[in-house]
Amino acid sequence: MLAQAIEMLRDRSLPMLIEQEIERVILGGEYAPGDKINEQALALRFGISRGPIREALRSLDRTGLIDTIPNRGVFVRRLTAAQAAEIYDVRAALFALAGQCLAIRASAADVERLRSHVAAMDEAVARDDFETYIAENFALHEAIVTRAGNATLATHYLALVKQLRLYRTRNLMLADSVHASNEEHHEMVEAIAAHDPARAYAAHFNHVATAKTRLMANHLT
Amino acid sequence: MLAQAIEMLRDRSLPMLIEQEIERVILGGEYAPGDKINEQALALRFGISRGPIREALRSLDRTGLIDTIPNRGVFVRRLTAAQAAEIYDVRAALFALAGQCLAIRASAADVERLRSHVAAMDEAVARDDFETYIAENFALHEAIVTRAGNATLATHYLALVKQLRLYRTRNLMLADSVHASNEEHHEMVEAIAAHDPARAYAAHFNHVATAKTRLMANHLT
DNA sequence: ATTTTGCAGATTGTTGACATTCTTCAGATG
DNA sequence: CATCTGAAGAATGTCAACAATCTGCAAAAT
Repeated sequence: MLAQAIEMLRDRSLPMLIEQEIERVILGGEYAPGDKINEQALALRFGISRGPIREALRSLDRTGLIDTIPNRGVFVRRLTAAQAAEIYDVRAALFALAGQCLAIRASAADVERLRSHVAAMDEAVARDDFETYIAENFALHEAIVTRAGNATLATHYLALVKQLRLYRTRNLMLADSVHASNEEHHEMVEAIAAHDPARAYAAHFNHVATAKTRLMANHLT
Repeated sequence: MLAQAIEMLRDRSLPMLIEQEIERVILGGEYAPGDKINEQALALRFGISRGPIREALRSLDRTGLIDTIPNRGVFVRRLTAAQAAEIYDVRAALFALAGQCLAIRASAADVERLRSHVAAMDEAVARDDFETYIAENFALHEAIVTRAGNATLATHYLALVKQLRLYRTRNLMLADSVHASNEEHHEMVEAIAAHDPARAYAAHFNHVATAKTRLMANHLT
């Protein structure tokens, strides 16, 4: 218990904590894409000096959440529809790989956990409980990518998902598309449960490709 | 011409230049994987203070070239064979996607350029000119990934290749494997020239998968 | 009226100093 | 002899001040 707390502090320096906090602020919508981020304002807000703030911003820059323009400052990254589409294509390739890997190595406990997430989403859809759906949806995707047994894959996938949150997510979850989306989840998880890599690959790829289509169609309206 | 020079300085701040330089030092082999990187030593070497150094290191940390341990310092990342294998798997998926995309949209000029790189490698193989081969090899891969029309894909792919350079590349290019490797290049480029996405996908995936096999086999000896 | 110039305030870039933590090693202790 | 203690030195973490650059606006010029 104490060892855990010590371990927490061991790999969580101030700049890392600040980075996490700034990320939360950005993805939470407090800053809008294109907004300027003021170093001094952040330093004042967190009660620290600008040094750690700047270090956190360099890291966020590499993550793709902000754009840095020398002598001008940092700005919340603004994604065009074309860029979002690009990210979806890469994400589809990585997610398909994750599904394929997991289909090979998934344990019974893994399958059970995935099924529980899908079941929770089924219930959430029936109750029109969007908040729960979104949380379980992310949990399912994260579980698949994390349990696939490739840390590099997980890192890059989650980075892409983070970037996509910069693309206006308003009205992203429509009632009917949510139902269709969870049908795809069923197919993904059953392909993994069947230990069928090719089927899992196709199901996972299709899921992201369909999500991209839905988002792009929504964008044009 | 002047505008170009100004533009160069506009998006190349000191920390960015320092980051590039530290990266060069790491990948150049001056520091070995696992080595500690001293901030003050770098500051002294470049004649600047530790602030910009630290910002550059936070960026390199996200790139995956160094490991940061709070209150202990930064170390050149040490890749295990398993980690290198993981990276190869992700790289294969991304490279296959790049080949697929390029097969669809490649111009005649693109195809000509790719063929010239392959031809240069054929000549280099005949002359046992490894240095030229390595340079042309990287140029071909970069051209494919860059011309695929997906900047996100290119960024992530190149990041993976950079990380792989941390995995001892000594004896990586064996005379016979180089010849076989360029045979695969022929198939990749011809698939792109034929505008056959499925064939290009397979050829590109196979190329990286084979490279992984070669490296892993070499590792066990 | 539009554009240009120049100044004042604000913001970013960089530095050197100080605080904290870690490493090392000599000496004490069992 | 092995282990523990702790102090000295070095390295990292943080800060506040200064320098350089940019932004915004008002005044002047065309």
